[in-house]
This record gives sequence, C-alpha cells and structure tokens, in this order.
Amino acid sequence: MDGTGTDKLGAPLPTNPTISDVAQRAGVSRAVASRALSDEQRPVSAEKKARVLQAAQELGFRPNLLARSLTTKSVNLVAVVVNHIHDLSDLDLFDPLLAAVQNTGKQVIFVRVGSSDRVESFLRTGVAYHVDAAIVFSDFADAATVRTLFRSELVLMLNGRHDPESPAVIPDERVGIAEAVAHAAAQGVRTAALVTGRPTSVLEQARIRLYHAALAAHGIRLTASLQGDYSYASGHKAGEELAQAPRPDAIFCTSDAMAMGVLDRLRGDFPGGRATTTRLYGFDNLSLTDFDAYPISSIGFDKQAYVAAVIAVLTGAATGPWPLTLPTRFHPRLTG
Amino acid sequence: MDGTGTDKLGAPLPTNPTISDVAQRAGVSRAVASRALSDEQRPVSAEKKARVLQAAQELGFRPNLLARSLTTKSVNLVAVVVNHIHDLSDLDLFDPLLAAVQNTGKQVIFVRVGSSDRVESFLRTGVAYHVDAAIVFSDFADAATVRTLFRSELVLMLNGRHDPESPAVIPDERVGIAEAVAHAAAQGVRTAALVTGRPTSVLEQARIRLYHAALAAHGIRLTASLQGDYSYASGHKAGEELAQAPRPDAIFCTSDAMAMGVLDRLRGDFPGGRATTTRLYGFDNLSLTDFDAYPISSIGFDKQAYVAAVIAVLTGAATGPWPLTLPTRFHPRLTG
DNA sequence: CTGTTAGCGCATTCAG
DNA sequence: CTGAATGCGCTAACAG
Repeated sequence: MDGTGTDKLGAPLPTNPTISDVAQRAGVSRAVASRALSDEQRPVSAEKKARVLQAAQELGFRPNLLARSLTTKSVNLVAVVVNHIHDLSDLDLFDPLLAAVQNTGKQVIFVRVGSSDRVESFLRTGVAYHVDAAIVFSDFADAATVRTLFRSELVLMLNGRHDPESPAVIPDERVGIAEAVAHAAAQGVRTAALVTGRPTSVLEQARIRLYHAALAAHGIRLTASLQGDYSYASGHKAGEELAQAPRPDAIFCTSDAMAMGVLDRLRGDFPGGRATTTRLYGFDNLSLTDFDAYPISSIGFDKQAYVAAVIAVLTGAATGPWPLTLPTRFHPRLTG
Repeated sequence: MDGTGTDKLGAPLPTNPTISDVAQRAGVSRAVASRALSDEQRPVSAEKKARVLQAAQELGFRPNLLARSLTTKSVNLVAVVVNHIHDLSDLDLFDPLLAAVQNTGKQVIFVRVGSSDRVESFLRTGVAYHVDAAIVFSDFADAATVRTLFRSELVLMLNGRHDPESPAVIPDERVGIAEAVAHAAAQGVRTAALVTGRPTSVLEQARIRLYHAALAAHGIRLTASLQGDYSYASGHKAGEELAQAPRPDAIFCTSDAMAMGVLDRLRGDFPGGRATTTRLYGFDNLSLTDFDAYPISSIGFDKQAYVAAVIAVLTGAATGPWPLTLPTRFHPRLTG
C-alpha cells in the first residue's frame, strides 16, 4: 500500500487500494469486506457492511476483476473475433452489439484477425483466450478449432462454420432472396448478372446457391457472374465489365457496397437513382442506402433482432437447437 | 487438473493445463517451466527448456495472462474509450488502430460510453480499469477524471480535453482550414455558411474558431451558422434550411457526412457532383469521398501517421511535450 | 542453472 | 454472522 495523499484526518491513503486496505480501514477482516462488497446477498451485519462500503468509497476502491476472475473463473469479458472492421456494414452492426454486450455487464475485447495467415502471430498473446465467451464473425476457422483456441464452452459462431455442438446464429436468406428475385421477375426481368463476394465464405456460397435457385425458378437467365470482395471498388470494377457487354435486365450484388460501385459506374442507367432499363439489387440493407445518392433495393435482416439473438445466446436465454436463424426480407428502393 | 482425454501413452491429459501440469510432465519445477516459457531470455538449460516446450505443446498449454498480470502488473490490454462507433469516419480509423495495437502484442478492450449520462452504469464493471493504457476518443471526461478512473499512468487523450500532464495527440487543423478557405476565396467566394457538429466538444469549438478566423482573413462573410451532429441526416436538414434562403457562395461542414447530406439536398447545385454556383467543403477526408457520388472537397490528416503517433505514445517512443500535433491538409475534389 | 518459497488480489471454504 | 486459512495461476526473490 503505497500511500501518496492523505485523508481528512491525515491518515495515509493508498493509491491503488486493495480489499485488504478497505478491510483494515473498516476494521473488519478481508472476508467480511469481500462479502460486503459482493453484488450478491452474503451474510454480513448491516452495520459492518455500511462501514465497509464507506471505507471503499473513501479509498476509491475498485475491485481488480482480473484478480477476481482467478477464483471465480469468470472474467466478464467476451471476445469479438472479426476479420477487420472496415466494411460499411460493420458500422450498422458492431455499435449496437457493443452496447448490448456492455449492457449485460461484460466488456468486449476486439480481436482483429486480419488476413487469416497471420492468425498464428496473434495466438501468442493469449489474453483473449480466457474470456467467458467468444463471438466469431471471422471465418478464419471452423467451430472445432475455435473451441480449442478459446477454452470456453461458449463459442458463438456467426460465420456459418458452425457444427451441431456450437451455438450459432445465421440469417435465413432464402426468403429475402426469393422476394427480391420475385420482385425483379414481376418487373419483367428476363436476364440477370450476379456480383459476388469472397467465395471462401460458406455463407457466401449458400447465398450464391440461393440466387441461382431463385433465378432458375423464375426463368431468369444468368448472363454473367462476376466476383468481387464486397467492397465499393470491386463493385465499380464489376460495373466496368458489365458496361462492356449488353446490359442484363437486372444486377444482383451480394453486398450493398458493391451495388454502390455498380450504380456509380452505370449512373446513366439510373438517372437520379431511379432504374430505367437495368434494375439493381444489393445486400445488407445498409443504413447508407437511405442516403439519397444510393437508393439501392436491398435484402437484410433486422439488426436489433440479430443483436438480441446474440445476447440471448450469451446469457444462456437461448439454448438451441443450433443454428438459430433470423428471417431476411427484401426492401425495395428506387433502383429495383 | 481435470482430465478428459489421454495422450498416446494413455496418460491423462488435463483440459485446461496450467504451468504446473507442464512442469510435472516435463519433470521440472514450476519456476523452470515458467522461465522456459517466458518470452525473454531467462536462465534455463537448453535440455530442460526443450522438454518444457514439448510438454507445453503436447498439453496445448496456453498461459493465463490474467494470472500472470497479478505479479507482473501488466495485462497487455489497452482500453479504447469511444462514445460510439457508428460514424463513417470511425471505419477509417478504428480498423488500422486495432491492427496497430495488436501488432504491439497487446489486445484492445473497446469501451463504448454512449451518451455521457450513462457513464455511471459502466463504471461498475471495472474490468477495463486495470488495463495498461487507455486511449480516449470519447469526450465524456477530462484528463484528470480519466486518470482517476483508469489507475493507469498512461492515459492517451485524443478528445482535446487533455492537460499538460497527459499524453495527447490532436490534429492541427489550422493549416487545413486555412487552405480550404483560401481555395474558396481564390474561386471568388464572398459569402459562406458553416454547418457544425456538437458544440460540447472542445475540438469542435477550436475548429469553429479557426473557420471564423480564416473566413474573416479572406473577407468572406458568414451568412449562416447551422448546428448538426456530424451525421448525414443532420446535414440533410441543414441543406433544407439553406435551400430556403439565397445560397451562399460556399458551405463549410465540419464533417464529411454532413456535407454528404447537404450535397444530396442541394443536388441541383452540384450536377454530377461538380460545383456550379455553390461550393461545398467537408471535413475528415473520409474514404467515402472517393466514391463517385460524393466527391467532396475535404480536410483531413494522414490516418496512418495518426495511428503511428498513438502507437508511439503507447510504446513510450513519444515522450512529449504534449500534445503531439498532426498536420491537416486540404484535399480538393469536384465540389470545391 | 535450479528448486523452494512467498505473494500478487480476491473469494471461498471451514471453524468458531 | 465472523475471521483465519487456503488456493486460483503465475512469476519474483531467494537460497542452493
């Protein structure tokens, strides 16, 4: 107890008070102080509890939750594992997620995996691996591997690489895609191009299959299939290629950012954002599609519901069977 | 050591091996195991070190860095304190920051303060308060308060509310604003409107003063001053108001998002994004301004340099005097 | 170079 | 209801 400072009576005040300091000041044992300071109801006399609380207050005591975790086996920390956080869709998701997790009394440690090949390097700094739970957006590993990495029972897979044992939440994109394609068909669309993202993602693969099935069901012919990486730039590039050939009646993109790139490259087809010849469909239902310049018809799920589902898993309110699925709907805008 | 599983020889394998398990398996003491597993060079015989490393490998041992921190007093954790992460500018900043911090071998706890009045609620969950350092973007508190909250010596203030004691990095917006206003003046701009963000931020107040000074220096008359909250929606609203009155020659916004809102509302003035009568200037130099639809002239600093400065402070490479300042430059685009 | 001991801050036995 | 003792996983200080 390294004192720097004194209280009103001149007694030394430790700068980093521990529960021992509090106990001493309150004239009780450490155990009593611990019980008094506990969130739960523990046997302490009202009088001593008051003394302890006051002492803690005066000392500015803040329990070292890391030390506490040694005995309780719970750190009140959850890891959020992401590839990166620079997609436009991340803004709509991570902020409410962060708020919701913190509301449960836990804090979030953000683990950015980056390119999957560097995973090894961050394996060494193991702080994250003793968290209470891991929420995995990154598709760097499958459920079994992630479970091994995080010695936690609670590994929540959101990347589609779950197995029957692992809690998982995934959007059910069937309805949304079916609605979008049906909408296109109703507008007389007969040919379409598909602009996709990284093919290594299992979620993306499923999405592509759903598009193929829906297009086939409506007799829409797929004239081109271009691969991007979800980014605006890759959408712009896809638009460039599409501009070379006869335009399809509709362009479906598996991200809104790519649709924005396509839209900008093919502006002539969308005067004022409104579709004339070619119809444009995005994916994610970004809040950015409410901006006037990018009124892109899109497919998306309810972010609040998604976050709520994640929290439910985290708190044990949801118990499977896994995966939990979340309905995805079509949201028409000017381009489609 | 709760065994579930066996190794090749049938010996029980603990699921959550501690250093004791490793030591036992290697046939050495805990201290030797600890030294062998240490990152630094500690006295261990080569032979025993090899045995320990192999045992650790076989057991899948991962040190509990939280327990380690109890004695080393260093958790390898830094807290990043933000109001929220839903501004477009956040995407450009937090991802490289996260990557850079992790590169130093530390992990990041993201603390979202939200509206400042809820600070009390998250005060209780004290996990974050025993971190090695705190990087404070949120303007929820001044340097002295933050220092008290985080018992850390290392509180890096990025919100402008620093004091001489606290390490701080802030953009020097003087040059960028001067350049932008000079650019406008050179185009014959004589009247201007200013669209600002939250006036409670000291950085914002300084920014507004700089605009006033620069405008006055060039004899540009300020015809309107509107207050937004940095968001697209608030910019749209400001554009609405500006549409009611005779247009000023130029509109300066203290965020690109607001400029995007203004631009969309006043599209007629910017056919194809190019300025005709009114010139538009944003702030932040968002990567989004490289999208065709929002070619907004903007003011910003080098994000890489900013992150580098933050890391320099964190690692002790930068030692003051504080604050460190970062030059901000004007980046002309179609609107200005 | 090695092993033993002590202690980080805390919660939890277990006797009183 | 209380307090002394024990241990969580690990490393630092010490003696061999």
